[in-house]
Formats: sequence, C-alpha cells, structure tokens
Amino acid sequence: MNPRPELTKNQSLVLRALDAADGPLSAYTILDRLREEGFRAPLQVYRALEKLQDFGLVHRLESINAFVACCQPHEHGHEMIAFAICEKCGKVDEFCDAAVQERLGTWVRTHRFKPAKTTIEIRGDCAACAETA
Amino acid sequence: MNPRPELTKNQSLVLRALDAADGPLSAYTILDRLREEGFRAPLQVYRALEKLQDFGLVHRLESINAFVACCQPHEHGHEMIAFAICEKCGKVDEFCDAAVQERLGTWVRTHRFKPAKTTIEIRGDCAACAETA
DNA sequence: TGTACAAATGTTATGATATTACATTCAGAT
DNA sequence: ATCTGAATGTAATATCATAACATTTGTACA
Repeated sequence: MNPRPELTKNQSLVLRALDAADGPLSAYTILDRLREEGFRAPLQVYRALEKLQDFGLVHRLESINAFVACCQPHEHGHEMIAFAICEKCGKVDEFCDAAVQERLGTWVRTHRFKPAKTTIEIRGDCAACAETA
Repeated sequence: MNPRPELTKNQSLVLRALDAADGPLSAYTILDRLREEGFRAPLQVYRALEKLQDFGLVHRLESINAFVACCQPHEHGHEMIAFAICEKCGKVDEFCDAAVQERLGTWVRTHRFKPAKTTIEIRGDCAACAETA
C-alpha cells in the first residue's frame, strides 16, 4: 500500500462521491454523479479509483463490482479486510479478523503461494433488513 | 445447495468444458468452446452455469469473472470454500478451513447478519510460478 | 392418448462493466 | 525555458451479463 500523497482533482472528486454515498457505488454511478463536475468518460473514474485503492482509501467489492470509501483509512497494515455486504440495503461493514488472517496466512505459507490480493466478502441481509423481511 | 439431478444436455456440455479445461474459464470462452456443439448465445452458457452452481458442481470466481468445476463435488456441506488463484498460470486451489469458517460465523452471529454467499479468494502466484519469476 | 404444465432451450437485442490507444495538459526539476 | 513524468481528455472497443419473448421438451395424470 502506497503512502497517501496530495490527491489530484479527479481523485478528490471520486473519493468525495464515495464518502457522500451511503453505500458502495459502481464506477458508472460515480461517473454519473460527477458529470456536473466535468466528468465525461469511464476512464476518468477508473483511473482515480485505481490510485485511491493504491493509497488504501477505497476498496473494491469484487462480488458486486462496486467501490466503497475505506471506513478507517488511517489504520494501515490491516492487509486482509473482510466485508459484509447487505444485498437489500447496500450497507457494507468492514472488519478484520486476526485468526482468519493467520489461518489463510498459514495456508499460503504451506503451499508456497505468494498472495497479491485477498478478497473476503459475505453477502446476505444485514440485521435491520433481516428483521424487516 | 440443491441435490444433483440428471444433467440436461447443455449443463453436461458446460460441465464437460470446465472439466476439460486446466483452469477457470470465462462464460464467453466456454461459449466459444461449445460452438461446435451447437451453442450460439451467452445465455445458453449462463443458464447452464447457474444450475451447475446450484448443484454444487461449479464455482464462480468472483474476483476474475470466471468459472471452475468443483474439485470435490461429492463433499457437500462445505459451504465456505476458499480459492487460491494463480494470476500467472490460472491454476486454482480449492480449500476449506474450519477455523476461518468458525471466525466468520462468529462475526455474522454477533452482528445478526444473515449470510447468503461467502467469497474467499486469494490471488497471487502459485509455488511453481513464483519460482520461475 | 392427449393435454396441461413446468422446465429447458433458442434467439435477438441490449445493458453493464472495464480497457486500449492515443493526444493533450499540468506540475515540478533542472 | 525546457524537459520529463504524472495526470487528464476523448473515442473506440472489449468483456461480462441479463431482459424479453418464442419455441421445444419432458412429465404427470385425466
């Protein structure tokens, strides 16, 4: 994870859009929300997202092709982050678990696997939505 | 996970294509490999894949938009499966870990989260490819 | 047998996500 | 001033997935 430099204009706009949202956003939704700010093409969003992910300020949710602002951007070193994603309301909880990290770490060491990125995502209904259902 | 009935023609063809492959395949790659068998459209593949996933015979790798045949289709009950995906050679290792399962289970119980599907995918270089690099 | 129903299939079109390629602009270093 | 690398702008295209609707197939059972 690279250190955070000053953000560029596009990076700031994308991060602000994600911070303002109450859940994950797709790249194209971000694009639409930034058209008034001058955004015209998907690449402007994808390029900013790539940098923001490098800085640890944004996470990509692989299982739903969407992006969220990191809820604790100051706590670095937590390489292995898990997400609980509500399929009803879109709410995302971000959490770490040392035991999970240790077990997966053991697996990769045992198998001489060199991990680059680990995805842990639980999709389902959050407490509030599960009640309503 | 639904029980496995007799597979239909398309389901059999798709499963055979995945079994024959030495790594995960995208839906469109499967389509191309089955054109000689009469496949014409993506939906034929996606529909078969959906059923095969219901039967526990195929897994979707969320982080790479691809599909693999389950390596141990007889061992059901292993709801929480983890994957180690080599980004160089495409090799996929499928494994379970009771401790990981227990820890994530604890989290969802604590948070009253009702999980529907859990994704655990580690992308990186497998032992063989890491050496070569 | 036939007929009714559910599941599977075929086909076209379209929607949604992501990247390639190339030109231009901007900011900092010398 | 000019060089350079990063960032940006833009068009086109590649890749992944589903909607909508027509048709066929399998099967239960009157």
